[in-house]
Amino acid sequence: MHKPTLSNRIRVYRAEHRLSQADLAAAIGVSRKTINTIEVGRFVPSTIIALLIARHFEVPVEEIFSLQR
Amino acid sequence: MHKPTLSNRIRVYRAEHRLSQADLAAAIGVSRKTINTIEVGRFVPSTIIALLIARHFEVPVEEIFSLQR
DNA sequence: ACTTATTGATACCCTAAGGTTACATTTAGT
DNA sequence: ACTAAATGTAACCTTAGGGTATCAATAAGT
Repeated sequence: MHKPTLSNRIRVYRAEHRLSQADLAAAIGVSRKTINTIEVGRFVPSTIIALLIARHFEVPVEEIFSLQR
Repeated sequence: MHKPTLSNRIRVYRAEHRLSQADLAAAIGVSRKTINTIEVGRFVPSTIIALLIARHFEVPVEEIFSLQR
């Protein structure tokens, strides 16, 4: 049983919405570091943060976060 | 900035699928404790685990996990 | 009533997440 | 070229998540 990793399309959605990492962070109430580390794939976010990001872009969580392998 | 909490409908879906907590845990490769603590709302799961649970029941993450307030 | 399955909760341990701050680098605007 | 904005990292700290193991309490079957 090997654990899957997580990929994300935050950067794509940020670009579409013309938001900086800091903008998005402020919009959902987390630190810029949190957005950055999630976006570059260093940390796996909590479900609450995933829902906040998805809701902000008005898309399902699965549209932004995907399980790998 | 008040942080939202998380509610879930894991129990409902487990019941529909006639799965025990242990069954679901085994099916997605986590411990029973993990399912139990998430289900009773004590812990907020990682996005990976939320995706695994949603995928197992073939529903969107938002169908199982909801932000509160 | 008895037995088994299931659930809730605990203690313990270890690692990851997320916050603050700071700094270097890269990108964009002028 | 210069300046300002945006990004990537890092150190440091605190808390939460998730694992194993265990036990009590409840639910379900017989």
